[in-house]
Amino acid sequence: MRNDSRLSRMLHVLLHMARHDGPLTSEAIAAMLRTNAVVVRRTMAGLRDAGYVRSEKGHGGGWMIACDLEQLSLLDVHRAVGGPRLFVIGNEEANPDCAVEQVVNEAVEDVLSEAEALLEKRLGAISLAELSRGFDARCIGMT
Amino acid sequence: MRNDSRLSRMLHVLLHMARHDGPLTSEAIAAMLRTNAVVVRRTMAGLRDAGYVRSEKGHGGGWMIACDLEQLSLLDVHRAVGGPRLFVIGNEEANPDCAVEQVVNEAVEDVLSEAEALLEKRLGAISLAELSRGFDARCIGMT
DNA sequence: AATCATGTAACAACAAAAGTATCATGAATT
DNA sequence: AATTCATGATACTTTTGTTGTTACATGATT
Repeated sequence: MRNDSRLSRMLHVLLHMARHDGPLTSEAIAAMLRTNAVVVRRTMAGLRDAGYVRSEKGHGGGWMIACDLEQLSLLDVHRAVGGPRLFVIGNEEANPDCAVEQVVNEAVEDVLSEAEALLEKRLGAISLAELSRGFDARCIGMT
Repeated sequence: MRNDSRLSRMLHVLLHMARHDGPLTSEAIAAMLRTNAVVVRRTMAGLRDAGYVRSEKGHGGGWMIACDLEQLSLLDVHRAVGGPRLFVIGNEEANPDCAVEQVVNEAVEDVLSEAEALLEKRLGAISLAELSRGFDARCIGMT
């Protein structure tokens, strides 16, 4: 499988939306992401259901931010796009009979759990607003 | 894709081999893992190339441990089976033109890198011998 | 009424591990 | 020497989930 880039893509879109006045259409967003408008709608649907963005049909419609970006973390976005799976590696069987396999599974799970906890902690500590400020800082540095 | 269970499976096999006198055939190992002998040979090939196990053809042949399990870490096994990919999530494009995307990618990569470092540190700190002792301890606890 | 935009459904493309069948190669037994 | 057992290697198919694509329905604006 390819990388699950939904988190990355949605962060990209949200930052663009934050700097854009008025709604953005799925087509416009698709162009930014170099993909298809249906992929955009499918992925953004999670953000909409979570209340982070709003969508409007018809003329002048499109996608708008519907929350405070100071309060929206990368973890929120990750969860909203339905990406609970983080690791490629894992155990073959969840509840093995073999005692050796049980010991192995526990060891692997312990390590993965710790890494997952760190990942969620870090993703939860960064807000979209901070990312946006990071962009500003970079732009100033480039002048 | 399903979980990459090569690390988990190889740990399982190595612990069994450590408690078994003489070589184990691919068929016997496949039975343990509830899979196919070809899958076993394919996966164990990495361990063989790294020098962690040895294989012999013909009558009385099979797989044997060829290293000190005190010196063999879970990270060594992970690398030997060719499992460098850890995370499902990631960025869509490695070197984007868009400055917004660059900021997003850096943020996501930072978090993933940190989690990866932790994971490798933890996997590197556990030896197969320790796992084996963990199994012993569990068995004693069950009597 | 026409147009624009989202919403939804259905299916193909793609990637990577896992499963399977087949045959070659080499070692031990007879 | 022939047979048997075991690995080595190759070439598929299957599976699982994201992504890409087409098609059509729904609703809002002009």
